[in-house]
This record gives sequence, C-alpha cells and structure tokens, in this order.
Amino acid sequence: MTKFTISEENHIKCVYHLQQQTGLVNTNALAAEMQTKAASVTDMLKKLKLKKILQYEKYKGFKLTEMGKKIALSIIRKHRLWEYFLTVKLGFDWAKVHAIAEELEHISSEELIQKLDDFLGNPSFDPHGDPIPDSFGKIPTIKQYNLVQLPIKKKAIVSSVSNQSAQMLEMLKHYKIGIGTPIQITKQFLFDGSMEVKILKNTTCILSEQVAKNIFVYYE
Amino acid sequence: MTKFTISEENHIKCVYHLQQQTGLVNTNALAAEMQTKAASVTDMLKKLKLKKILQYEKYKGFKLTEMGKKIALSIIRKHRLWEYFLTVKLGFDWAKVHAIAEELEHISSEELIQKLDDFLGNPSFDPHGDPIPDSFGKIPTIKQYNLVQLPIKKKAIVSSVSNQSAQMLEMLKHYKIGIGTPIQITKQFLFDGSMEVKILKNTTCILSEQVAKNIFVYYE
DNA sequence: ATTTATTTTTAGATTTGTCTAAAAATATTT
DNA sequence: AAATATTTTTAGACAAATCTAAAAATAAAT
Repeated sequence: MTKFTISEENHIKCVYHLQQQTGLVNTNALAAEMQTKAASVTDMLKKLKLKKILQYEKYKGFKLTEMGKKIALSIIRKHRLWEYFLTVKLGFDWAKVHAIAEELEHISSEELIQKLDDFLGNPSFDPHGDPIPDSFGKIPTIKQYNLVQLPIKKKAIVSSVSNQSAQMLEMLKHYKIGIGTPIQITKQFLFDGSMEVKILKNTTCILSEQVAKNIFVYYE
Repeated sequence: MTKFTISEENHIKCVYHLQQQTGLVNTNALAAEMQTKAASVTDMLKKLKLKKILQYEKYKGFKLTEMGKKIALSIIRKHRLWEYFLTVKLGFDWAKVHAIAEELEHISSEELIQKLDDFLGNPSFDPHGDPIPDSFGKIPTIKQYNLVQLPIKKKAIVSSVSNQSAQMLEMLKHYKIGIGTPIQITKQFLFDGSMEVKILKNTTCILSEQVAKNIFVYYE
C-alpha cells in the first residue's frame, strides 16, 4: 500500500465517515468536517482522484473507491486500537483519548499495529463502543447490548459506556468495571428496573436502570 | 513549551547528539547526519536561532541554548520510552524499534508520556542501554556493568544487551532474560570466564564469558 | 601572502497544503 | 423560464521545507 501524508489520511478518513451517513459526499460537508475551506477540499479531491482513492466528478459529489475504503478502515483501525490502549492500559479518561489517537493513527508501521492488537488481546470495540476493524478491514458484526437488554445469567464482556460523565466514570472505577470486564446479571428487580450484577467472579453490585442502560456489552 | 514541527524537532535532537561529541556543531556535519543539504540546514538554523533554540553566528558553528537542550532531552525521553515499550511490552526485536520510535517521539501529549512512563515502571535505560531522561530532563547517572564486571552474589537488573545478533536474542529468549529481568551471579568459573547465573528466583543457567560481556545490568 | 580548496551562505526555484476572491456550474424561487 | 441563491471550482498568492547553483567567507597549502 502506498504511503499517504497526514493531511491525505485525514481527508480519506473523513470522507469515509461522511459517506457512511450520506452515500455521496459533497465539498462543503467535507470542508466543514475538516475545518477547512471548500477550495482546499477541491485541491485535495483532485489529488486523491489521481491516486485512485476517490470516484469524483466535478460538481457531482464523490465517494471512496474500494482502495480508498481499505485505507480508511486501516486508519480507523489504528485510531481505535490506540484509543483502547490509552484507556485500558494507560488509564486515560475516555474524553481525552480521541485527540491523542488522532496523532497516533498516522504512525505508519503495520507490524506495530499487528503487535499492538495482539498485546491488547484483539479487542472488538474501542472505549466509545465503536467496532475495531481487523487487519483485512473487516468490521466485527457482533451485536452490542446495554445491560437492560442483556438476558439474565448470560455471561458478557463490557465493550463500552455511552454516558461518560465524571460521575459515571467514578462509579465504574469504584466497582472495577472497565472495558473488557466479564460481567453477568444475577438478578433483576422489575419494580424499578435495577439489577444485581456479578463482576469478574468476585464482587456483585446493584445498578440502577439509569446506569445499566449506559453500559454496553457483547457476548459469544 | 512552544510547539515545534517534526523537522524542527529532528534538527534539535540531532544537534544535541552531535554537540555531545564535538562541543560546537558545524553545518556540514548536521547536514550529513540529517541526510539533507547544507543550504537546508542553514535555513533551519536561522529559524531555530530566532526561536532561541540555538546560539548561532554565521560561519562560526552553533550549539543549543539551555531551552534547546531541554527540548532535545524531552524528545530523547519520548524516543527511549517508546523503544522500551516496543521491545518489552510488544515483543519487538531490538533492531526494529528505532525507526518506529523516530515517528512516535513526535506525538505531542505530555500526559501521554507521563502515563506511559508510569505504565512501563519508570525505566532508567532503553533497550540499547541508553539512559532515559526523566520529565525534568535529568539523565540517570547509575552506572551500568556487564556481567563480567558484576560482583558475585550482587542482585542486579538487566538494562541492555550490546550484541543484538539473532543468535544472542534467541538465547536470551530461551533463558527468559529480558530488559528489567532481575539477575544474580551465583558462581564464577575462572578457568574459562563462564558463570552460573540465577534468573528471577527460578532458573539458573551457565553463560560463557563471550555472552556475559554483552549483557549489561545496573544495581541499587 | 597568494592561491587553492573547503565550508557556509544567499538567491532563486519547487512542492505541498493551505488561503482569498472571483468565476462557473448547479439549485431554488418567484 | 428568468432571476436569485448556493455550491463548487479556478486562478493566483503565501508559508514551510526543501533543493540547485552561484557567491561569499574561511581554512589550508604552496
């Protein structure tokens, strides 16, 4: 795979995210997302078209080629693996990891990413609950559930937490619930939606419905 | 501390290394080391002088200011911590880590480096045996010894290995000797310089003088 | 102490990524 | 469908980091 500049990589990644929502992407949308000007985007589009990253007709909008998608996914893979590393291994707050991963995702070594992936235990989701593509660009299709949806007694793994307020993080820290923690609902209290949850194999705790619906898990 | 471009950082680091050997650095030497042209170096020198990183008089050679040294040391710190991470945590060969660390050293977050340092257990030496400056730029002065110099029975920590041939690495892997491994000489055989070495608290092994002089340790 | 060689700097060009302002294409409204 | 508004592209400029070729300063050699 050819090498790209940081600016090129950022544009590719951004087009990928936009076209997930809208199919075809247009110049102004990309400019807004990239915090740059439409004219600059046009320049970049020409360059990326030449490199066969984009299908692009003047005034008509654009989208990634297969090659372009592959590159986007490899950048997203790096980003999410680094985010996982920063939170799970270095103990960063969820809120801070994105900006740092924006830099780390441009480190080029493929071997580094493969080894990092193994070191982390080949996680399927980053700390924000977004799936981590594998080295072929395949995105895991395992469904995520929040704890309200999780069947009782089913063993599952915490994959993400949607509400990342300080209070929430504080609470999770107290109960030693983190990304990758094995978890199991042992009892449900229907009158208020709260539940008893077994963590690891040790502790149990009671979580309110309010909290439970913000904790996401997957199983199998 | 102000922000610098990757190119600026690389020049600063390079001047630091050169002035360690020669005191004053001259244009051609830096150009050679940076794999660039003398004219490009002159341009960069002007820029760095303006930013008060260098003391520089036309045609007279140059060296870093105190500020410049501080910045150089913070880059070197990052480089060596990442090298340590790559070998000890990700299992990279010594030979491969330098190139990757050249990229990682430019990631800007100070908090990242502080957390990485803690995660690694605040190591004093990188896998090549070079000292890792602390967050104030202080370089550890603890002396390193090779195993031939290490007093018998003295408990020490493996800090680096100078001969990084495949055979050597193979052997170290087999005996589970790595950076950070506690080690102790239990017996010396004067007739051939070989020695019996206790590793961790478990295994012992016999190392030839040839091998022993390539393994570096520190204690206290 | 001249001449010659080496080192360093300047002057001017190039590439990359960005910008502004104006022109061109497309969309929307009356 | 003509007028107006919006979007997109072009044209030309600029800063950063590099280069080549030539000039200037310094060092070495006769």
